[in-house]
Amino acid sequence: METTIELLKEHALKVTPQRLKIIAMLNEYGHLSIEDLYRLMLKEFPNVSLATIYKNINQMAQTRLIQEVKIPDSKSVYEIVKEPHLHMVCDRCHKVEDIIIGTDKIIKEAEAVSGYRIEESFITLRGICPACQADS
Amino acid sequence: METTIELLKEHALKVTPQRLKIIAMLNEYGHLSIEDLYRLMLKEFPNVSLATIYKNINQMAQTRLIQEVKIPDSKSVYEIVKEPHLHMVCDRCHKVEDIIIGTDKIIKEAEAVSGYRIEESFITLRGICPACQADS
DNA sequence: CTGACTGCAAACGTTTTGCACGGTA
DNA sequence: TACCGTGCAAAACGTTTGCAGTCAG
Repeated sequence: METTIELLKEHALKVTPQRLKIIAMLNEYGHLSIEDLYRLMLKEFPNVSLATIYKNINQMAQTRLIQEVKIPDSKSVYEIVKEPHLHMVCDRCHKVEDIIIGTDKIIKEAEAVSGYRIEESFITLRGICPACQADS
Repeated sequence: METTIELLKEHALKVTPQRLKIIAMLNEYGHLSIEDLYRLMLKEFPNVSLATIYKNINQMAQTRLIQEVKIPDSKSVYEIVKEPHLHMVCDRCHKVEDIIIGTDKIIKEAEAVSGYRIEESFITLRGICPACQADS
């Protein structure tokens, strides 16, 4: 289990309170938009600038500490880079969740059909989450 | 085989030269960004407005004649709506291709693991296309 | 003939940039 | 101390809107 400070250092980024907070928020919530990050950050750092959020997100994305997740018909969210996974998006409550499922079969099939050498897959599934199914 | 005119009428959109051209371009190239559409359109309609592109793309997307495809680390492209498929993006030449592969297995597994009722899947695979593999 | 579509210009929201100051290593 | 990061303000960028004139149905 690695500390947030180590995580920043490994990615050649200086340790600042704002960066620690961004990572802490992503660890807590999983997926957050720029606006989410800014609003939450304001509670603890009332003078934080939106430019700081953008600069940090861009740098962390460049060093692959975090990554952008593009959601159909919605704003992008960001997450800490970890093991490969799929994204589930609920149509009702709009939450984004990770699930871990083997993708080897579909990738092998895609390589066979297309002739591509595949490096990475981005899979997002849209539907209704268990909680929202129960509510209806 | 349906005509472009019929396609527009089915989606309750008036038939204009600009719309016919947009659809013709998407049929020819498969996937185009807003900027691509504008640049290509200018050759035939030197006075076309970017606002016209946006208005038409938004309307065609609302009526589900076309759909946006969000590409990781790149601009969105648009395509005519047809049967469900995956997208392949080449890291070298940046082309976007469709491939058709069954996704039932992975969707069933995702539903089992997550409890979601899945409505739609968005799958994009990044790698090197056969032509670029040959070039290296 | 009526409503929808187009082109233009202005407005808008989001993201980026430049700079002076302050903090990290 | 040297450089990087921050906050602020301005600029740049992509997209949307309002309007007057035109065109499709």
